[in-house]
Amino acid sequence: MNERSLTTKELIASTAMRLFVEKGITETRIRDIAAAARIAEGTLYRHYKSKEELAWDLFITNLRIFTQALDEVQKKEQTLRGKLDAMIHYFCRKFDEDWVMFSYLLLSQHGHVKKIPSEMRVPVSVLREVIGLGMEKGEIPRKDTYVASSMVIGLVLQIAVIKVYGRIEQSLTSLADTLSEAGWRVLEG
Amino acid sequence: MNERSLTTKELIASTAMRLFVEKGITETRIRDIAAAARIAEGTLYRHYKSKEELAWDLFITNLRIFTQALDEVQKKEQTLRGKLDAMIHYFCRKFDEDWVMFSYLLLSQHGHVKKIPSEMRVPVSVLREVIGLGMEKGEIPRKDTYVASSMVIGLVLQIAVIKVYGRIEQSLTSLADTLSEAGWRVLEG
Amino acid sequence: MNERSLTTKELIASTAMRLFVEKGITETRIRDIAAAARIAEGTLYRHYKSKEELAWDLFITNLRIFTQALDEVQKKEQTLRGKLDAMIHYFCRKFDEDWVMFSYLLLSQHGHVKKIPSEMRVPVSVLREVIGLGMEKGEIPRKDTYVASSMVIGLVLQIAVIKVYGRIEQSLTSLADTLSEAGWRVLEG
Amino acid sequence: MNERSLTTKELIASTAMRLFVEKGITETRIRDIAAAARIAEGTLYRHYKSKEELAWDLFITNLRIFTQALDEVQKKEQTLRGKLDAMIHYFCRKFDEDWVMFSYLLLSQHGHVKKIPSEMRVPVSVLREVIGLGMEKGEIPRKDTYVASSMVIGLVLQIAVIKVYGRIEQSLTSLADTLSEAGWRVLEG
DNA sequence: GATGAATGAGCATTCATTCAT
DNA sequence: TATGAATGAATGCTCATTCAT
Repeated sequence: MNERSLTTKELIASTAMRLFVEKGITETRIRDIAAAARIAEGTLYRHYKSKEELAWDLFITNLRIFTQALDEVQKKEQTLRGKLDAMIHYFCRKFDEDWVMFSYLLLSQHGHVKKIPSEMRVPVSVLREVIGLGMEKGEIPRKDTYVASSMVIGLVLQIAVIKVYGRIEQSLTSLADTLSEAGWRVLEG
Repeated sequence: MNERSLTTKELIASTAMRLFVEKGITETRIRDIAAAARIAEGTLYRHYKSKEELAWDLFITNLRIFTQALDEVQKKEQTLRGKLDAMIHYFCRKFDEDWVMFSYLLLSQHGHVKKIPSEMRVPVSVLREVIGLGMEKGEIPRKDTYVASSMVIGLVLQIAVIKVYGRIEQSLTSLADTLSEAGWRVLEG
Repeated sequence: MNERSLTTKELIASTAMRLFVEKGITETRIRDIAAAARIAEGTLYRHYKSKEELAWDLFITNLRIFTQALDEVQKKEQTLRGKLDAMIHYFCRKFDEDWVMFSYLLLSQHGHVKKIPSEMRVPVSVLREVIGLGMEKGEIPRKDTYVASSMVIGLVLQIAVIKVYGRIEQSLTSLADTLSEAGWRVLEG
Repeated sequence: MNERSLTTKELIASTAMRLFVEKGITETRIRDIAAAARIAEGTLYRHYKSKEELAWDLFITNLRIFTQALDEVQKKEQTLRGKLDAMIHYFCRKFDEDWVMFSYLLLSQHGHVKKIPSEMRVPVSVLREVIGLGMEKGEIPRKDTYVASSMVIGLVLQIAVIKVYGRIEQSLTSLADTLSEAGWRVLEG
């Protein structure tokens, strides 16, 4: 029973996320999701209170999971360079596995950021801490950590964006070294 | 009469753009725009065929203007380093003057990119060409120009994004040197 | 099993009636009834064909029982005055015992009256007959029995209504003599 | 413009009231009202915020007007008997002119009474005051004014109810003397 | 050109009812 | 019998667009 319910909820989640990425949240109809998931419209409301809650849940849950994973990946390394490299490789690998999810986080952030609890850790938080630590240890020169981490993140995300838009053929994984190297050069400067 | 009409159209354009950025295109009502611009709802349709056309026109016109300006800025410089620096400074200055417009280009791109004529020059095109030229001249090592230009663009845009979200206090202009330096280091690597 | 079933059906009946009175029939959800009765939604359909049938059954059953009781009470008295007094006292005592049920009859009548079989005896019928008999016997002057019985009924019911709305503190029983006296004066005139 | 708008709003009001009485508020669809009034569904929302607000506005506005009228009618008479008689005759005449409106007040009261501001004057208030004054002047014996006024009101309303249900042929006006006489006998007792 | 009331297709959501377990 | 997840028709409401003034 629990398993069946879980499956239905997961089916709704993955179907909705795909459509949200394809057409945008507002442009995706509940009817579309139900039809694509082959469930009745009412069934969706047994698992999510509203379309808005569905979109938010999809956003915040995946953001939380990714943040947590990134943090664990980072902890296994000792140096800033190692941590940066591990995080970028992790992101690239995960992105190649499920770019729909990352696209969703990217495209829906504008509508959701204001609702993120200010105390919640997000990927930027992790990178900022790591960079801050590296600066303290003298691994890289001191700078504004917010600016530095944003530049690195922008570097990586833009590649993800053009991948989503189908502008490049390569997998992100195959570009991970390039991205890591570029990120490092930005921080090193 | 022509002047008056032009003024009304511009009023609609700037009002709509502001609201589109604040609340998203789909979430902005014609009624909201009309109220904010202090015109009647029907008046909007004298100047734009539909809401969609308004959004598209706002996007493509500003994209074209910015691309053109960027190209002119770039042409005045001889070296890649000079061109890059000039373009980033130009972007930063313009962004500080009118971040609403750049925010609009950023947030609405997802819904518009597919409709951009493939032959149309966009900012990435300009940067790619410049980078490609620099590689030919041996100013920087050869790489995939798409990837290289995207990394530089991501670097800069992410800073613009966090500025829009109010996460940093500094003007982009005050960060232009930092961004230019970081961009150069990425290309140089 | 029969006993168990009966109990469940009664539980549904009393729970539904209470909610119908509190929120109105249309505004009461099957889910509300099921939750309040701590049964599953589907269980209700083992005992009642539909929500409409439930509401109707609650109405007609209680109306029948009350009519029957009223008739028996009336038969024990000889004079009109005695019959009137007995019926009003009986109503007041029963109302104080279970005002939810009488409220239900009152509030749901508008939606149900048209479906009452025309040959079915209802409280008005009983009172009309009694009054008609009294007129024949010369206990009161002759008048339109429908009008006369309605005035007496309105007199009593309106007090019940303000009691339900919490506008008076007294029990109906404590007002029974007043009501009976007033009713009699109306008929006598 | 104002006149036209007023007309449309009045059209909606009268159409909605008729349907609310015929089928009940919840059972009446916005679509039904729009079709019956020969307007578009959206037009209704230009004049009323929601179906609920429409139902409430219909209730409270008419209740206020009737209360006010009743009060003015009462003021023209000197004695309790005169006031009672004038109010009952006024009600009967108005009821015969527009029984739909009074039916609406009657049937929708259960859903609206809780929202009536406690300080607002309603018909009962007027009658209570009049009766209280009569008691002070010694025109009738002292009693609980709430109970007394409710009995008189019940007397009259129940006749209105059976008229609405089509159980009597006579106009209320033709019964006004009977009702007035009955009411007086109730108070006199 | 400008206005804003009217339009009605379209949408999110509800909820009585069903049915496999 | 009892359960409660699934169903999908039905409904209140929205909002881009039209058009008479």
